[in-house]
Amino acid sequence: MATATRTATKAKSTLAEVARLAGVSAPTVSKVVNGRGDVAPETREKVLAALAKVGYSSPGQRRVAAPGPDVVEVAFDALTSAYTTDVLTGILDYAAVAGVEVMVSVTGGTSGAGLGPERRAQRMLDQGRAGLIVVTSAFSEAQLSAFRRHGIPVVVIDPQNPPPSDVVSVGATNWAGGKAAAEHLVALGHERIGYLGGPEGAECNQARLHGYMSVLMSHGIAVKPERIVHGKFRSEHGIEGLKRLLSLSEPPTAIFAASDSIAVGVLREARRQGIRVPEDLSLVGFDGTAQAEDSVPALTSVSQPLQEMGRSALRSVLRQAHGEPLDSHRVELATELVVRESTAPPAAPDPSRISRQSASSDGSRPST
Amino acid sequence: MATATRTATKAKSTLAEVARLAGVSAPTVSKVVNGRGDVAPETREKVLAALAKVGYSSPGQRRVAAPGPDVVEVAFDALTSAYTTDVLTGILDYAAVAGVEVMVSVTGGTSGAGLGPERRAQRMLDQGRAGLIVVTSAFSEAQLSAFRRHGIPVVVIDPQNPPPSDVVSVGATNWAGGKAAAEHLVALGHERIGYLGGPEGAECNQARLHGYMSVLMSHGIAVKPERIVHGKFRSEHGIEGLKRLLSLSEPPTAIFAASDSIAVGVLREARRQGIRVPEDLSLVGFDGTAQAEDSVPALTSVSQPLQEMGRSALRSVLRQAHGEPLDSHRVELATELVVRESTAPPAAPDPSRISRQSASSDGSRPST
DNA sequence: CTGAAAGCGCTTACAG
DNA sequence: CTGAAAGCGCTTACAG
Repeated sequence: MATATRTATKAKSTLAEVARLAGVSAPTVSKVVNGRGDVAPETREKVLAALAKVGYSSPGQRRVAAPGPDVVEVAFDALTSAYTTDVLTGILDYAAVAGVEVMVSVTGGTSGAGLGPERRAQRMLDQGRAGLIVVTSAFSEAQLSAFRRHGIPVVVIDPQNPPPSDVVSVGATNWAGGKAAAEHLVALGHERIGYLGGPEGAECNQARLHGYMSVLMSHGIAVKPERIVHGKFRSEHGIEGLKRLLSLSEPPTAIFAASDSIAVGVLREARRQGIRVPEDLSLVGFDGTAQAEDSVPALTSVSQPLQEMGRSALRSVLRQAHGEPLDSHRVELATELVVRESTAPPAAPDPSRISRQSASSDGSRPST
Repeated sequence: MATATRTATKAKSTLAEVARLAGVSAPTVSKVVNGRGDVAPETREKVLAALAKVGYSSPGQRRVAAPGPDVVEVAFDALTSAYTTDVLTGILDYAAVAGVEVMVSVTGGTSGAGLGPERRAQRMLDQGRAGLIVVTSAFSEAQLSAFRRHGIPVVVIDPQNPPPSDVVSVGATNWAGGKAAAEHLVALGHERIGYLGGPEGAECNQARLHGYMSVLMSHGIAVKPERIVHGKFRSEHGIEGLKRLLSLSEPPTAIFAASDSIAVGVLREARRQGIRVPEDLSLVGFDGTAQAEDSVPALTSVSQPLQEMGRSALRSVLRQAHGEPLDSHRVELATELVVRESTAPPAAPDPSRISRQSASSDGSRPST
C-alpha cells in the first residue's frame, strides 16, 4: 500500500496529459475514466494504455487510492487491568514507529463482539483494514476463521479459546512461568500450594496450571483438585478463591495466583481476615504489572513482557498484511520470576497454623 | 457523520452555496476549508457555521466521508495510569453505543505530537475524521487552534495548557474536589497539610490547589509555599515529594496528593521510612481509581467520574461534528470525596512526632 | 484579510 | 463515436 500511494502522489498526472498521450480529446478520456459506454473499443484501449502509463487517477479515486497509513484494529475483551494497558502501550509504541494507525474496540465479554464476525470482517475489508489483533478474547475458533476467510490477518494474544491454525498467537512462556512460580514455593518449603487460575479453557491458564502441576509431581507432592480454583483474571476471584481455599480441611500455606489482579484480591481478603502475607501465607502473582510492585507487601510475580507482546503482535499482523511469510505460528516470549516480599518459608511444619488463623478470624470478621 | 453524510449526499451542497450563506466570497470559504491561515477569526466562525449548516464536504472529503462509521481520534499524552484506562473505557463505551470508531494514539510527552499539528490536521481532514479528543496533553493553544482552523472538532480532557476558546474542555469539579479534600483533613484536626500537585501549569492542578488553599485560608491557617510541591501525576513524584516535605523544619501531618498515583508513591516511601499511614501521616488522593481501593491502607480519595468524562467528551465531539450547537464550552462533572483508611486525626498536638519518625528512619533506611 | 479575476481540471451537452 | 465549446466547482495569484 505504501508503494502504491507514493507512485500516485508523485505523478499527479492530469486528464489532459493522458489525452495528449493517447491522441484523443480530454472529454474522451473522461468518458473512459467514468465508465461511459459511448467510446469505441479501439479508442478505449488506447486511452486505457495511456492511463496506465502515466498512472492517472481521477480526483475522487485519488483519495481512495491513496488512503494514508495502514489501519490495524485491536479488540480487547475488556479494558480493566494493568495488563491491557501494558499490551496497548506496546502496540501503540510500535505503531508510531511503523507509521500505522490503531483502532481500538472492546468486545465486551459477550463472544458476539457487537457485530457478528462475518459482518465485522466485511466491514473491515470495505474500509481497507490491514489486520486485527485480538487480546484475551472469547472469540470462538469459528469467529476467528471468518476473518481469515476474508483474507484479514489476525493475531491473538492470550486467547480464551484455542485459535484456528491459520491465526498467529502471541503469548509468554506460561508453562515455564507456572513452573518457576511453583519451584520457588516448593524451594521455600511449601507443599500445600493452591492455584487460583484464570478461565479454565484459556490456553495461558492451562499452561500455567500444568507448569505448576509438573513441579508438584516431580517433587512427589500430590496434586489435589480442591486446591485448584479457576475463575476470571480479576481481584474478585482472588477474594472468593481465598475464602474457598481457606475452607478446606487442609488449607494451603502458599498460593499461586494466575494474575496479579487475582493476587491483589487475595491480599485484600487475607488482610481483612488478619492473615499475614508472607508469614502465614505465601503468594505468587503473574504478569509483573505495576500492581505487583505497588501492592503491600510487594508481590512476588512471574513477569511477562506485555509491551513486547503487543509490539510483537502488531509486527506479525503487519508482516502478514504485506504478504511476508510468517516465521512462526506461535510467538512465545520469556517470562521471569521476580521475587519480592510476598513469599517466605511456611511458618511451621505444623499445618494447623493457617487453619487456626482462618478459624479465629471468623469471629472477629468485620461485617462488610 | 451519519447525519451529515446523508445530508451531504442528498444535497451535495457547493462551496458557492456556503459562501452565499456565510455572506462571503467563494475564495474565502475555500481558504477555510483548506485550513489556510489568512482568514479573520470572525469570518472563519461565520464560514464554519455555514459549512456545518449545509453539511458541506470538499470533493476529496466526499469519497472518504461516505463509507462506514465516523472515526474519532483520541490522543493520550501517555498511557500509563489507571486514569487513562478509565477515560478510554468511557470513550469506547459510548463509541459502541454511538456506532463510532475510535483511533488511539499516544503523543508521547513531547508537545510535538509526532506530526506537526498542521500536517496532522490535514491528514485527519483527508481521512475524514469526525473529531479529536485530547487527554491530559501538552498541546499548546496554537496547536489546538490548528485543528480548529481546519474545522475539526476538538475536545480536551484535563489539558496541561489552557485551551483556545473554541475548544470544548471536559473535566471534573477540581476546585470543589480540592476543597473537599482539605476540609476533610482540617476537620480531622490537621493544620500542617502538604500539597503534592500535578504539573504547575495544568488547569486541573491549579483548581485543586486553589480549592485546598481556600480551605486553609478560610480556617485562618497559613498557606506555606514550601508545603506545595508540583510535579508529574506519577508515583515517583509522590516518593520525591514526600522526602521533600519531610525535610522541612515543620513537616506536614497530612498530605493532599493531586492524584492517586502520586499518593501511591507517598504510601510506598512512607512505608519504606517506617512512617505509618494514617497514624503518623494522613493522606488523601485524587481520581478514585482502583488504585485507591487496592492500596494498603485503602486510600481516601477525591473520586472523579473518569468514565463519564470520556463519554461526555465523545458526545461533545460528535455533536460538533454533526453541526449541532454546543451547550457548553466547559463540561464539568462532580467529584466526590470517598473516605477510606488513609486519613485520621493527627497523632498529637505536639508537632515533633513526625519529624522524630523521619529522623529515626534515616539510620535504619535500607540502602535501595 | 478580502474578493474580483483568471485559471485549472474535469464534465456535460451537443453538433457533426 | 468524437471532440469543440460551454460550463461547473474549486483554487490561485494578486490588487486593494
